[in-house]
Amino acid sequence: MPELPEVETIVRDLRSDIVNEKITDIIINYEKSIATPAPNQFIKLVENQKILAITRRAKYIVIDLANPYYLIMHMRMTGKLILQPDTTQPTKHDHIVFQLSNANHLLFNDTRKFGRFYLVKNTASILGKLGPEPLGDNFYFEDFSKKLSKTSRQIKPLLLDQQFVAGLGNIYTDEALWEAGIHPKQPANLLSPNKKKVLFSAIKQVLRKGIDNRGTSLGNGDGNYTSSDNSRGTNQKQLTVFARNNQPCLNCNRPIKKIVVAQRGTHYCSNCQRLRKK
DNA sequence: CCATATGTTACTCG
DNA sequence: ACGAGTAACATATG
Repeated sequence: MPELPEVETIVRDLRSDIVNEKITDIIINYEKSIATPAPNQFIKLVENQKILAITRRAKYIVIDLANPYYLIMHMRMTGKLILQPDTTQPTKHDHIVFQLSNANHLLFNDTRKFGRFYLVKNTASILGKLGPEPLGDNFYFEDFSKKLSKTSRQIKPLLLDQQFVAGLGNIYTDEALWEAGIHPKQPANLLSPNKKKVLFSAIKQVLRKGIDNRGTSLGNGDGNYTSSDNSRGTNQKQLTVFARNNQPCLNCNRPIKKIVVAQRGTHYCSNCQRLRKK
């Protein structure tokens, strides 16, 4: 569920509340949420550690502990990190509870149980293969353009590939492709130089907008995104194609179509986003 | 019962 | 090796 803007929102919000606090106790209700190491080792190594920093890489949250370890987590589809007073009762899908020294709980809540924690000394063991941060200093058009030219893969699954660019998910990929006027099944190597340039900018634009709007919160169910204070973002109100099937394209007024590409629901305008063949 | 869901990975086939 | 397609993980909702 959370893509780059949602994870960024959570990290920014949590930073002021958890940095310099100590993790005084850990409760594990669902052991599979801990990918590594074994749960008893995990508890031993995290307990009584001070939190030095919290940062984001792609869709991962990285918490630097005072010992040599990093607590890395990925929320996958429905994972949430919720900070609340430790007097609040944990609820159904709260799988991990971190008691903090400031009388708060940091709860890992995950309806579908896909989210994972990794406690490692070397962050590269988890983050090493990720592509560039699209809002970072190392996202260069020259590299992006070259990599696009080297593959015939469909552009949508390519943008979803975290080794190509890190942080895009289903929502922001559809949004970026509409913004750039590119068909989701467009073979990457057949993109014109101009389209590559427009796409490069569109990726950054839709992600920045998502962050400015504190993320996209779809639907009302339990698994939908909220930030760490349980509040919703507002980006869903400004989506151009995602979840807008049959509604008019904001550019040409024709109905937005929904198809399946690489097993993912894909929203686009068949008039504004044409396939280009060489 | 069936399809779908903001993510990722392993596997198959051509 | 590459790329497309499929299933799997686990739960909820329409």
